Amino acid sequence: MSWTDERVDLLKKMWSEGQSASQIAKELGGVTRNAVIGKVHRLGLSNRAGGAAEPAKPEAKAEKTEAKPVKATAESKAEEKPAVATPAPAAAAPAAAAAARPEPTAAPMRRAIIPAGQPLPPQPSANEIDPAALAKVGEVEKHAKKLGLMELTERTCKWPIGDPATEEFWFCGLPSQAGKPYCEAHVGVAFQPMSARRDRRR
DNA sequence: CCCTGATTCGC
DNA sequence: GCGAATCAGG
Repeated sequence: MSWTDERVDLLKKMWSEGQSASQIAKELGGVTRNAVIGKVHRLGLSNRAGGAAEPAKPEAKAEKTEAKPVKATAESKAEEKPAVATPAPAAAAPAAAAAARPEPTAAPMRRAIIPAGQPLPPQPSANEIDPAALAKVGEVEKHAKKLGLMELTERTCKWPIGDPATEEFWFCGLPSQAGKPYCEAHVGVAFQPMSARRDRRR
């Protein structure tokens, strides 16, 4: 694959939106995150300046790589051009409210998960799932990693917890394995075996 | 261990 | 210019 204008545009767009290099790489396809990062640097937009987030960051990094028992890299290389600038007033993405740390005081008691009109996520009615599984979820959610939307990956549980309309909203975030979208506990309530939902009298 | 971006350097 | 390998960190 080569860096066509379209691909570069998408790269720029996603990068400015705060997408990670790996996410961009997946989206583009045919390239690795390294390729993306490499390109990002060559384009001189390593600084995710979308508007004016980070004021100054003049690379105060000196060669920390010296006298290392590593290979034979540490070698002259002079400094690089501090010429970056002109990050264009690109879209200053609304940047989806990422992590909003709810105060630790939040509900001392285990609160049932009552979503407020969630379109996508599966939220089975509490009355038709295995009580044991529910209890397990309640337990697990106590130490949910409370990830923000941007922090979810293919290996994190994407079970939503709380009300999206408030600060008290996050995703479980515990490790999800085997390609499933949820952690073990949430898989338990998300996918019910037929036997469990059979014969539940109203 | 999972992930992140940063840098180097042979191609 | 490209990107794998590597580095450095969370």
